[in-house]
Amino acid sequence: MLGGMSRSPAVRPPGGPILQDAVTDAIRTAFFEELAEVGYGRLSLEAVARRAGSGKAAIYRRWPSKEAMTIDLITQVSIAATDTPDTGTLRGDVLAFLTAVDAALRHPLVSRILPDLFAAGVHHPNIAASLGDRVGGARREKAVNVLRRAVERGELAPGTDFELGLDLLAGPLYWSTTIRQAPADPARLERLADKVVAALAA
Amino acid sequence: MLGGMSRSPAVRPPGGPILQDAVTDAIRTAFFEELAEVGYGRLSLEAVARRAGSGKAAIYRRWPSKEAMTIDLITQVSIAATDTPDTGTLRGDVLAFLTAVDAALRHPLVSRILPDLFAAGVHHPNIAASLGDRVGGARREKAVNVLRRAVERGELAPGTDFELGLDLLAGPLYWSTTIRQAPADPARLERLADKVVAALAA
DNA sequence: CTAAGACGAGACGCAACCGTTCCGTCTCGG
DNA sequence: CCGAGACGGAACGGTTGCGTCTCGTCTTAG
Repeated sequence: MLGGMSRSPAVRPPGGPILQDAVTDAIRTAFFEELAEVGYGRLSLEAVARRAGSGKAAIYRRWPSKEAMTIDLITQVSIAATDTPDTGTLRGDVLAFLTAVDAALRHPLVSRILPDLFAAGVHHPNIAASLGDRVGGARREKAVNVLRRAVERGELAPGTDFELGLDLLAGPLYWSTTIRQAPADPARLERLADKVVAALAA
Repeated sequence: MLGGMSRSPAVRPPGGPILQDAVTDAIRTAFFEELAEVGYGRLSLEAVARRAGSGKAAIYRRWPSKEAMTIDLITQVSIAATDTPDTGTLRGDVLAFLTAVDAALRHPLVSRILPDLFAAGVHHPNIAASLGDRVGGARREKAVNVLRRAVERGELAPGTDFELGLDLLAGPLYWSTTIRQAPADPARLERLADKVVAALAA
């Protein structure tokens, strides 16, 4: 009844990252669930431990602070990002990108957590940096590839402003889905793709 | 040294809204400054009172809870929203709208507070509703007018999807300014206006 | 002049959470 | 088989915020 189930005292390299471990998994899951429920500002490590069915010490043994824990965990999770394939046309690529982003934003935990992380970034520069590098960076690279391929195909002018293009790719969907809380159906994504392509070409 | 400076025991109609009052002003200012510093989740009425140089009772005499206070104050503030004039062309109207939104987002307090309020809306439906009705509603009406006028001029097709148009008007600028933390200069707003017009027309 | 009432200040008891430190249990590597 | 070490659980003292309440002060309406 007491004690854990799979304790491997030296599973991970000392000082190195924690990757696989039943306790760590439970803590990570509890962390994100708790984050979705109360937000970053009100997140307490006590509640995370309670939800994970662990002791607080198990958390402090892994991370020195709430902020470090947050940065580490969102980094781990956001590494997973599917690549957007080359569909042969700008519109196809745009639609694929929008569909992938939409799928990510549809995840109930993601849609609740993202606004909170952005807000936390305002008050905690390290979180903002981690979000920009890891989460944004991955998505950003896919989007840049979409634009770069279009330039190579001749669908976009060589001097195209990528930064502005990225805002047009990400902004409307994030706004409607997460801020306006209006999920986008496939038909809407199609129409949005049409309009984004027109904007990119302008 | 003790006591207040302008106490009007019955300045306001009993049970009615509080509008003008030196103490109320100080509390409101302190509330937004505190909100910008620590975010909604960590906002404490104790800190607000401290910053306002008032007692906690002065706050509780006005609002029953933190949430009610937040809703009341953001409603008051967001009522102020400049109208976007009819410039005669869709592009002119779009640019005027984007410029107005950009000016609002440039305000140091607004840019720090908005992400937090959106995040708070995830966990507090009443705040989300208030944000949607009051803040969004005002801006939204201006934007709808821009699109409506364009349809009347014949610049946009009669069946234009206003909802999608609003996402294109608001999304990219909010994304770049508030999430990406990249302020937009006038030239960028011009180019964004070109692209938004192209998207709307598509 | 007086009485009413809002004011700043701050103490109250209560609850939550912090980060640390024990405890006794359990599971491994050697 | 035994020692090292992670585990859940619980308690620690300290801090912070809650919402209420009571002071003595100051202003204003009547």
